[in-house]
Amino acid sequence: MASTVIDLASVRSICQQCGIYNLCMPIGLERGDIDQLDEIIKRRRPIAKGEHLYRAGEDFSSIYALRSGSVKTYLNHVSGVEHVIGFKLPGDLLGLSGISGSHYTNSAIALETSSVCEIPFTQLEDLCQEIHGLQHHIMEIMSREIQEDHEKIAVCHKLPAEARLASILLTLSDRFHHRGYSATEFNLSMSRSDIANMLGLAVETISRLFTHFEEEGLLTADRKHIKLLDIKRLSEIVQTA
Amino acid sequence: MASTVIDLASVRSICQQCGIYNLCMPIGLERGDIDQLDEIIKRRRPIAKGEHLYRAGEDFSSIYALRSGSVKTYLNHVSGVEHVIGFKLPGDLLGLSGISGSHYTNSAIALETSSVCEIPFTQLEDLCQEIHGLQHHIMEIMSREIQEDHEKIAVCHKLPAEARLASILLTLSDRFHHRGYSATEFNLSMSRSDIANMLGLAVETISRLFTHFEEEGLLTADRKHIKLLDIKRLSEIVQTA
DNA sequence: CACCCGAGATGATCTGGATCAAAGCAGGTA
DNA sequence: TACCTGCTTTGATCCAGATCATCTCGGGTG
Repeated sequence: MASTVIDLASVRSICQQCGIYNLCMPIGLERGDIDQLDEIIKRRRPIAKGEHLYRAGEDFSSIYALRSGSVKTYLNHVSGVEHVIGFKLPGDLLGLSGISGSHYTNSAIALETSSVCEIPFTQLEDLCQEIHGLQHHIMEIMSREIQEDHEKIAVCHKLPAEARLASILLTLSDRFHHRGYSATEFNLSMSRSDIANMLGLAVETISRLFTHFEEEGLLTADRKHIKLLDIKRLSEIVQTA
Repeated sequence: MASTVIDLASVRSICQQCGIYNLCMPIGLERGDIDQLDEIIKRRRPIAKGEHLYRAGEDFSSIYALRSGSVKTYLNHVSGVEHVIGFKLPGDLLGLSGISGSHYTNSAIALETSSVCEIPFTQLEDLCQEIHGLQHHIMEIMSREIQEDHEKIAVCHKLPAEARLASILLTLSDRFHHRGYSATEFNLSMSRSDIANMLGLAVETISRLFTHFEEEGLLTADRKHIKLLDIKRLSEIVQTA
């Protein structure tokens, strides 16, 4: 291969060229502002499947923006049991719950090869004082996380198993769609038992439900590959529950 | 009654005299800064039991700091069923999940006569740009809310009924203690069915568990009045679950 | 290619907590 | 004072989903 000629201008503002930039920082930043943001962000080497991004208890100093891949966050109960909190997709921010105590309060593990941007939090905070709108943006993101968590609490409180699975599938569908992927056809990077754990159900129940949903013509599930065939009926399951 | 002579200096900085000031704004603000904060805060008339502070879907413009009393937050499922998200005590901030969408995403109803400080959010944001530390403080509060929500998700996922009730009682105990009240003796402002809903259980189960806990000598429960007799054993129930 | 191993599916059985049904109780009110 | 009315407790029964036990399958490995 011929040696690459590096165009300095194009090296700048990696953020601006990032496909998911509009997801993690969807604000009208001026060119100069983006450069400032760019400067504090550290790009990390790819994270292999099964590798931890951070673990509960470790010192908090940065939040992470997921660029590609997917990550599972979980809490460790005293008994050693793992409680899955959620699945993060490109554009999502990780580690926000660590701000208050100076330690990460959950653990994040890659479900597949993933890449992240590390954002040193103190520097980000300083930048928030300079760049108009950035402060608001971060608060919005945190607000949305709170909102999503509330919905999770509601789902796992009272909904029957069927509705819980339908609900998580529809949520994922939405999130993929929002990222420009198909809303009806996608690959699950998480295992059945991660899904079960996240929903407070047994793996066997999830397995049976997938079979059941297939029989009903609601979807096809070949290993990790999911096709949603009847989104309308799936939402009805969630709503009438 | 004799007409009251108003001392102007004492009217200023109500925040500083507020008993829970250190809970909602536990930062070293200078006298002038507190005055600024004071100026944007609107004191509301007391909210009667059963009255809504805000409802899901209403326009978001302010967050609220609970000064006294207690408030229940909940989501309305499409089916009309109510999902209790949490109980707020003096010093807690309400409405944070509304920041992102410009609408409140949950509803807040007073469980007893309560009072709140209304904080117009846009003004608060502006102040965050002026007062060093305020921005960080708000982010810390939001971070803590995320963290608490994660714990709620974990609790209602897998823990058996016993552990869930023990867990909420211990959490309340902690929170009362943190506010300077007894950790072992307190009044529940919420009904049994609110507790049940919040924990994803049936009222009958809660009722039976209280009886069971009393028989075991873990606590006494006379109507709303609770005395925790054996906190150590209660935590064991949570941990060994 | 044969082997292995962990994820997933399926079947049989068990059980924690829901649901249904009633009765007890406290606080408000006429 | 007696009577509601809504909360709480208690008891009897039922069932959704857990648990236990196999079995299958696909993907990696020597």
